[in-house]
Amino acid sequence: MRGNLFAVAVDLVVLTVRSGALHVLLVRRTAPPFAGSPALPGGFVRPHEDLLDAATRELAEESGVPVPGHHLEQLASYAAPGRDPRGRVLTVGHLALVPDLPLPAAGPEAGSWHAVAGRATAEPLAFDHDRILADGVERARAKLEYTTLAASFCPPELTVAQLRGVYEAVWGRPLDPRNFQRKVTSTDGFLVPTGRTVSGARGRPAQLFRRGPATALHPPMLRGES
Amino acid sequence: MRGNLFAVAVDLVVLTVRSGALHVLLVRRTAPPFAGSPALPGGFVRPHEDLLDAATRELAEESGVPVPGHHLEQLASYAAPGRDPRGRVLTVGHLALVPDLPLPAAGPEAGSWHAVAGRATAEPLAFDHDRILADGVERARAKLEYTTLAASFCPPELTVAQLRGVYEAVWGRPLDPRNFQRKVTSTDGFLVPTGRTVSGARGRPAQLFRRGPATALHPPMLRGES
DNA sequence: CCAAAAGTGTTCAAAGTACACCCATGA
DNA sequence: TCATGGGTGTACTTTGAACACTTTTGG
Repeated sequence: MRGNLFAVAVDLVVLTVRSGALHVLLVRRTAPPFAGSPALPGGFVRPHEDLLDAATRELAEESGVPVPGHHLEQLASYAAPGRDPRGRVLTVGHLALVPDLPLPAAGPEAGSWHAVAGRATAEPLAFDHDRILADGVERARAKLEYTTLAASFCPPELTVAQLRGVYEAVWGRPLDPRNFQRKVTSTDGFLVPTGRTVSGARGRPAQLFRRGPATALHPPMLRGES
Repeated sequence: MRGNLFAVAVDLVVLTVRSGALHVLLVRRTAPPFAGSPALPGGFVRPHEDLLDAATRELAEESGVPVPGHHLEQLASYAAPGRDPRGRVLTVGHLALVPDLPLPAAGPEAGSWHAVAGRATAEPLAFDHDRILADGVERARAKLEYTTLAASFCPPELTVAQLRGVYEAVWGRPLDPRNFQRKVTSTDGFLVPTGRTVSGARGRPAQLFRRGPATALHPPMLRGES
């Protein structure tokens, strides 16, 4: 073995869609370094813990998100020398996609939702978290194309319009409601009808669906040029 | 900071195409643990080194691959408790795609090429390297679809047939030579003609191309059902 | 009745598939 | 000249894009 050891942390890019826009869960740091700065939620990996377990634990602690209905995957690792002034710290970024749930107790260390769109002009995040956030958003955008993960942003029962809202928020571009409807309802195993409908503010009531067993999208959902 | 520290390594999934089949570079371990087992090349990250720098260094040491003409990217991190009997070791898997170069000096620690196809029935790799290899191969297969990375498996000057051989080897499926030709030559920036031709064993001489500046493939190369 | 959202049908263009066919070389 | 692989042309099919149109609600 060698003497050059690292502390290992997990950081979370927790994304949701609320009010038609993509939001990320941020906490405010209370201790140095970067005290007072916004940051991605995260923490150190415990002695006998695997990476995904650590990320799951942090997700539950920070956002109150229990197990079902969310998606969590590893993103990438970041270990540039000097990224943490305390010493050599490697962090494994993770990406979580969750429905727009109310956050738990708004204590001083609680997280809150921030629109992703205006991040460029907002207060920079601690460490290299801006980079991790950018990678997470990019990954989410790409995965909507060829997976059914968009449904992870929605509650267990959802309408086609809600799902379309997710795509439009994440991609920042309007989609044709007619073609979108046909696409998702004709993709086998994406949405399964419940038989019930729900009345929105105005207009014809929409069918309620549950998420189907499909995870991949063949053919993919397209977002035009990019 | 915390007391639970990790050793951090990089491991390399170095892939090439030779004799029409996908091959991976493996070394044989000489020291415990897993002495005598085949393993992915890799090593510990040095005190002031970033992850990609460590992977680049290991790639140069193990395969003699100098800088240009290869592709190297981070794959994922693996840190399951107990994956290394010596203690807590996190490894960051990397994926390298290289042309079929002759390997350097075949010393006792030198690497050698092994066909990926028969790995399931072959001697298992050390640690969790079978899993890392599987992830690397899967990533390579996926990336050929929507990037121009297949050219990374070829020498700087290449023919359309060579490039097609890469796709067929990685995907394990024949492609129509006529449609493939049209697809790659009509994708802007994928291949740029040199004007020269090369005479193969038999048949009409093929045009020589160089890699173009394009990195993405719109629309993607399709591999049918999967 | 009217506005608005859900959902269907139809037309057109772009891209993949299949394959007939010609070209240029070595044996 | 023939076999072989390189390269082009073309018909057919599938899929996405655009949009007219019908359905069903609330005001």
